Amino acid sequence: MEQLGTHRHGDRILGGDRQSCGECEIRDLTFCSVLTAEEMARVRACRTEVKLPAHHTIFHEADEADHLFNVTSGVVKLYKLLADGRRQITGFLFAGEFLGLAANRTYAYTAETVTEAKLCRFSRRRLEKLFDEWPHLEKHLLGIAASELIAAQDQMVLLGRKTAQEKMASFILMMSERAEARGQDGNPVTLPMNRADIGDYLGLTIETVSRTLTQLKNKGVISLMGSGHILLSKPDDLGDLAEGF
Amino acid sequence: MEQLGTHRHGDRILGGDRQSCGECEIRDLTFCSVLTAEEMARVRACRTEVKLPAHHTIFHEADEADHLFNVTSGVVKLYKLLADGRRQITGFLFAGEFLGLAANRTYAYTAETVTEAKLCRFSRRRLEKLFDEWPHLEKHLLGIAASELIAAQDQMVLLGRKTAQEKMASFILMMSERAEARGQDGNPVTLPMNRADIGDYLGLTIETVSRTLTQLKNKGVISLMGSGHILLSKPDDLGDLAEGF
DNA sequence: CGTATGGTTGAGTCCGTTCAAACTGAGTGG
DNA sequence: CCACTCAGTTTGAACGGACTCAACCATACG
Repeated sequence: MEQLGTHRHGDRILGGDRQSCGECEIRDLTFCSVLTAEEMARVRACRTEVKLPAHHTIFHEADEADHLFNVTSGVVKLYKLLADGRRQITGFLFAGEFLGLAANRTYAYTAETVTEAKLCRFSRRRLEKLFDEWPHLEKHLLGIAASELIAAQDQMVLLGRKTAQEKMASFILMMSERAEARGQDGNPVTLPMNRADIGDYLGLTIETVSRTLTQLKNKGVISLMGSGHILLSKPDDLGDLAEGF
Repeated sequence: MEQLGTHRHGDRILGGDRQSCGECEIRDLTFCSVLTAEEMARVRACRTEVKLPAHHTIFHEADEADHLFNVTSGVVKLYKLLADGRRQITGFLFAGEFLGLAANRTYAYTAETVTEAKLCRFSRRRLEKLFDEWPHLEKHLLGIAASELIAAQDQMVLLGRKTAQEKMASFILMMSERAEARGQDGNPVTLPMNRADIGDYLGLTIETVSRTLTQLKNKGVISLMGSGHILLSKPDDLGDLAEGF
């Protein structure tokens, strides 16, 4: 299934290559799913595949927004910083997800790998030309942006109005649902990011994240299985906790 | 300037009419600004102008998303509720701004007027057909969505990582900047919403909003001028407070 | 084994909340 | 004109959930 006459795969750190796409296993998860074979060929021409180690910055806030990216494997986080170093993670991105949309010429946030990750990097200038030619692709992008806006509003509810326990329960459930949405196992769920990242995503400190997980464990709704794996023992109860019941 | 051979203007509460557009004073602020005269004519055909009193619900979360709207005057708020009534306002919309983008068939949030407001209501089905015909309009919409995403991320930073004072200072400055962006006076700034709305937007209680305003007043960076008018006595100091200096 | 890193647990503090009361101003009616 | 109401706002006092600071524990690694 993953072999199509070639066995090449980009393994160089920080290197780029032009192979694959035909053997892309997550094509259905990306905007490439709406492209025909001929369109794919032209998209591939403005594409470079990059492989990055964990905890590596992809771009910084205020950098020139020269590229757009698809995550093809691994996990990426987006964040903004305040002057004194306080950090808010605005999203985690998994295989198939898209990043780089910018309103101005510059990125509005920093993007950094959480795990080792592979990304398709596109020239923004060249890809935008293709958007102009293919309205169906732009329409698809608009759909993605609309979904992200809805998700952002949910996150505002979480940050502004939920308690630590509700935040944590919501987070675990969301990670579980997203894993299932991309065809992976949602229970037990894998949390590839560390406590600091979870805290900065939920508007909590490391200690509160840790304590809240212990509370949920003591309530019997989850089990901590080590190295970022969590078993949802009572998913329905976890859902109730997430919504404040 | 506002007269173009007709003196009609829709003043019926809850009523709709098909006039104007030609005399629309805020056309430059809306997506209509990218339309030609012929395109405008077709957009007008799927448009109804509605005038609503203050504190009137435009649509509810989970309603069928049959319409899209442009705010032509007044102020609108968007919010989501938790099961027990906790509320998070995700945005305030002013003249020229657009609402109704939905990922599914249903709205993801409730929209309600803050002040008396006029809106252009479009049939979603018919307007989306025009999107398909006019890629430049869809492109413009994508730009709007991208800007809103950036704004949503800023709001996440505010909700997750800022103190009450930083939240309040950021809010006043944002309201001031947005007033200027639509050609109104940014200082003194008008806050048409009440304390409860400000609190539910910033993730604070009414009391904290009130106390924080008093603190800012005592610091001498703002003056409360009554009925929602605030004078920014030291805008730069207010900016410093907003960013945590 | 020693060290480093990430995670957990504990004790005390503080910011924002909660609950309560007083104040303000606009509208209403005697 | 003033008394009254009522919603919105401000202020006060006490509380509490999450934070801060600190110590301890677990796992990985040289």
